[in-house]
Amino acid sequence: MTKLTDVAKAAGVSIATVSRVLNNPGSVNADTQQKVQQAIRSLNYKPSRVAQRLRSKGGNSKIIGLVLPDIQNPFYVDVIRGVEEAMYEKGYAAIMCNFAQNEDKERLYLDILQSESIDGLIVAPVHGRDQKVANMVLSGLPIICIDRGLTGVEADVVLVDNQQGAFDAISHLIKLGHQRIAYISGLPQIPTSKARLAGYEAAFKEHGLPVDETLIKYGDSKHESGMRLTAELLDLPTPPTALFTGNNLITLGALETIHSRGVKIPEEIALVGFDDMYWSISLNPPLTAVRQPGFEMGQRAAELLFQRIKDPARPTVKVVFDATLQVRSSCGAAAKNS
Amino acid sequence: MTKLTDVAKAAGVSIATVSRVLNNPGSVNADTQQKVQQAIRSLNYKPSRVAQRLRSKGGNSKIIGLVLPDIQNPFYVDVIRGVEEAMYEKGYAAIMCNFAQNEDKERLYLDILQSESIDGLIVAPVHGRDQKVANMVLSGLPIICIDRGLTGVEADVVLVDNQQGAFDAISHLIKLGHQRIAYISGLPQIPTSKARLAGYEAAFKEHGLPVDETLIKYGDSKHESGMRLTAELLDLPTPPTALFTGNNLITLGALETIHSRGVKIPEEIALVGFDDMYWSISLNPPLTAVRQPGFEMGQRAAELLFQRIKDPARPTVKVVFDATLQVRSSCGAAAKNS
DNA sequence: TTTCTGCTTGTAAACGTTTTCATAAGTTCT
DNA sequence: AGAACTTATGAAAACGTTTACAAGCAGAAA
Repeated sequence: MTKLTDVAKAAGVSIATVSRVLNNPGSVNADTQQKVQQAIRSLNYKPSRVAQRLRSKGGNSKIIGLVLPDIQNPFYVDVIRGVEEAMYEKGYAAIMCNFAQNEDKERLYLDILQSESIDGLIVAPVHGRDQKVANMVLSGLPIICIDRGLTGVEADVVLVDNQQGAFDAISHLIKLGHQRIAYISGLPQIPTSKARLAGYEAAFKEHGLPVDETLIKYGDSKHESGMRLTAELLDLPTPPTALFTGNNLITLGALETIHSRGVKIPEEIALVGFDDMYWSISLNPPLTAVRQPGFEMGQRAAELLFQRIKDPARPTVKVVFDATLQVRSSCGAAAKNS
Repeated sequence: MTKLTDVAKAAGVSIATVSRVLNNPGSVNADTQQKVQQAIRSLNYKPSRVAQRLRSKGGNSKIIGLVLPDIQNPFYVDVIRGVEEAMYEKGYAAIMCNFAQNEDKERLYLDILQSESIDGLIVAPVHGRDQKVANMVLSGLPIICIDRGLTGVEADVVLVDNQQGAFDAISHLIKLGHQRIAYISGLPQIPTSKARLAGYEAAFKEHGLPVDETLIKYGDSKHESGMRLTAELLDLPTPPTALFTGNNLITLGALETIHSRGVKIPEEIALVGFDDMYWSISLNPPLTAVRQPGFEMGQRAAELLFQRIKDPARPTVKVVFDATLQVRSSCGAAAKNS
């Protein structure tokens, strides 16, 4: 790798001058600048980000961390794409860490990121009282929480109105005449799970209906638990007439179990999922789902992070996107839009 | 951040000794070691990976690059998970770069990775003659190609027998009586697209049937092109009776177009896709697809990379996984397995 | 006692940058 | 012509590690 001294030698100047041409071009004579630029080009010099990062702590090493719970969940893939697009435009790189809903793994990755001296972090904390993340916020590292907030510490956060999304979904089912509506939750300690449960309960209350606790199941936010818990629900003496699934992967697991038993959707059981996917329409049947704008959320998180890196003192903000119900045929009310 | 000097001061030794405790514990006296370990723990010292990387070039900075064409494609998500699991076990971190089939973006990311002094790289090159990647291989950086090989340069590669997979898929359709079988290819310059086309043609040849060029369409490996090209095929005076889609996203696009026109699968058109997804069974109808073991491929690539980092002189290997046809009902021969 | 050997430990250089400080060479002003 | 600025550049320190080398000190061999 060519380095600063090589360029300096080729241009007949000192390394300080070369560095200045790179970082503060105004401060160097036009002729010298020419020579240096020339040398840089002809040697194809690229500064070492590692050395840059070691030397100048804070905010200009152009690398950030992105720590997410489950890369297999298409929602987070959208988030990644959103973040990544914004990063790319600014020449930033992201160290991507998928902690698979595992707190130990999250901690390890956060340690690594810290010791990589990242400029900032976008993270969906493993749960609301994530001490490690809270400490990092307190230590002054620019951090944006996405999808899940943090209790007890001031931090920027980008999320969706989960309660309202669930409320809309359940209300829709109730209006279609359903009363026995089951809910398969993701990991109960995750803030989104709680908010969605709250929306579920609020919808029942709003319509003067009682909540049947036996119809609420708690899983681990993954495909397998969707399969297993759906089976448990179908095995009840009086199975539910409708099912609300707490995320993407649970929905797909539920579909698999329902199909394997030959149960008809929506005739025998209606289905509404949290998290829409661009191919939800190609499922059997086309899935009614609550849509979170993952891509936009990712972009927004990245922008907020850039802001905070530039101005660490800016007051924290909370960006709440709407969750919108996409009605398709899996809950009976076939609609013709996508 | 606490640093080596802090620990050294606390333990009453020099920084060199602390460093030795960390990297070469055998070489230091047991008592001293105790003291140092103690100090490290009580100060919660974590070495700066940046400084480590700057100082000791090559092979022990525990960070690698992972450069993939399209994170929206679930196959690559499986690859990521496989790589990531293997990395995690060894305390490595990965800088994830999604170049979205865009050569400029790939180049930018490769530049960044180089200037981050990564230990190694796992990459699915944008095409077979990717000069940038080839140069990096030549420069001695440990590199494993995944999913796509590199022509003209010796490099480790992990992929699937794409030709055989396509051959099996088409043979299956031919045996079911289809003759007008369309193929929607991904980007034609990608090696996998070529291999799959070769398998398609080989199957026709094997069965003594002619290839109808008008039934072969080339897209960009994304959802939208699947939609558009399927529409073109359905608009033909004599539409195909079967469709073979060149990847995941094309398949989903094809499904969307087919459903939007109310065309029946498999009665009016049979469908076989390249790339299986764990939720293929929940599609409408359950999708017959060629399965690539993405997770295993990712794991294997990571292992090969570790090997190469340890022993840069090891001869290059080519690992070829089987592509297996998962028969479900989208091509007519309903089968009861998953 | 002297010399040698082996074991521990410390000193200092190096990795490739950025940045402070000093300096040299012009300018401008009196 | 000398003082006071301004502008352009270089020398050197610093970032936090690893590691080559030197050195101290014990015990063993002579």
